[in-house]
Amino acid sequence: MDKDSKVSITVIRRLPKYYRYLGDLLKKGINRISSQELSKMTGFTASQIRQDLNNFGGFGQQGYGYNVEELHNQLGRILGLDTVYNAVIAGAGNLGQAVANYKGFEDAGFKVLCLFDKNPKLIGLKIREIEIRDVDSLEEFIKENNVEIGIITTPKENAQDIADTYIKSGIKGIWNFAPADLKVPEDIIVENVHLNESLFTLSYFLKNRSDYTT
Amino acid sequence: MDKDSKVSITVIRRLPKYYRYLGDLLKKGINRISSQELSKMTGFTASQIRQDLNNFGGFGQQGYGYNVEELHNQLGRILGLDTVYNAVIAGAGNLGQAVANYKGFEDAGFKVLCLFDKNPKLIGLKIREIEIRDVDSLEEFIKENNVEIGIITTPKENAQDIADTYIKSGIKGIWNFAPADLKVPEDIIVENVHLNESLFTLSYFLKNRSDYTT
DNA sequence: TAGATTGTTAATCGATTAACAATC
DNA sequence: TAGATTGTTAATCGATTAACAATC
Repeated sequence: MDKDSKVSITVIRRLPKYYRYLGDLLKKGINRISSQELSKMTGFTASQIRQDLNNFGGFGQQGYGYNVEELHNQLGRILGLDTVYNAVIAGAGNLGQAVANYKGFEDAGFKVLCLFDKNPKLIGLKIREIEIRDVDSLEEFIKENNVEIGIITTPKENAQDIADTYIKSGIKGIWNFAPADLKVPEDIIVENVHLNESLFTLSYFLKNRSDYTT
Repeated sequence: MDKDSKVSITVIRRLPKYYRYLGDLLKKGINRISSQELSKMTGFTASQIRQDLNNFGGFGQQGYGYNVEELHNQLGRILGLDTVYNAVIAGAGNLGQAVANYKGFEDAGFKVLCLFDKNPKLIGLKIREIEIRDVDSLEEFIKENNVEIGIITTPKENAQDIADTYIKSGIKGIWNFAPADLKVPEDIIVENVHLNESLFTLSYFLKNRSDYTT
């Protein structure tokens, strides 16, 4: 395993892509793949793929390549997709509701137990099976239900407050959709989805398109 | 300007963060900032900030630092936030509706004209002011309304088809939320928001937390 | 065995950081 | 002028690519 090594974030962020392509191959019934073929599919070099995978162990076999199912399983294990965590969402507006409906949670082993909002019009409603409750009961709920993941889909202004409540309540990881940089203790994992930054990047390349295509 | 240079993607992706913090400073009425102060706010080193900015020109002044308003304006210009583009959204489900409601479009100079879906139950509805139409009319709409940005919030299975329609209709950039790697000609800009990859990364760090905190 | 492909070391490339002369 | 801070070059660090011996 990776007891001693600190694998770099750039490697980690490529793993989900490997995992996804291997899942596709698995569905197609293909049970063997070489780094060269994976290279064609993912756009990463074969050398990089072998380097990446060898951070976690030698999953391949010389002269053969990789067994698709085994590598898929190993990556799932490495990514922690086999571990189930309880999650809650703070902010039950459009984005919060969309996230609550997001099918991908199951694949990652996350279970959304409840949404929270301060808008009385929303409190009491259900998104699929998931209830929207008053944000005042957030802390209590987290403590009582063994919640380890907090999702933030509130406006920017409330994001840090919610994060503080999460941390105080014992949450371990935050999936943050608010366009803010949260201040958290260093043992708290924060993963940001900054839509504005993504959109601005798109805008940049549109404006400067000719610089790159000429 | 940056006529000759190809600024690296890692630099570009830091610009929105600078822009955001400068916007905050502007609101607070602060009109002068040094790279060292920006370093404290953003977490990037002062050296890196100066390097980044100097890819686009010398916006600072020795002994003084940077004028907040001017730098904010310059970054806005560099990011193309002053240019207005028309956009459409394909896929009017939860995510599509959330994206349609997303306030950040205005900041980036994007205007969402219409949503498209194939579900008859959705066609005809309005999200705020934005109508949902039949996806069959997508190509025609794009050509008639000078649409340059296509957003994809459909399921994975339909993403490539929509992308193909977009490209055929003359769209220049795609903001893709589907967990798929789109195949597009090289003059088309694609910016991905891969929620599954973000979630898997969060999962990884949760599982391997102790490796990093000890 | 011969061919294929990994795992891994070494070489290269690019990005970050350090340092400091230029200059406001 | 003296102090501050940039713009920019040089040094360092880390990530990617190339190469090839190991081995299935």
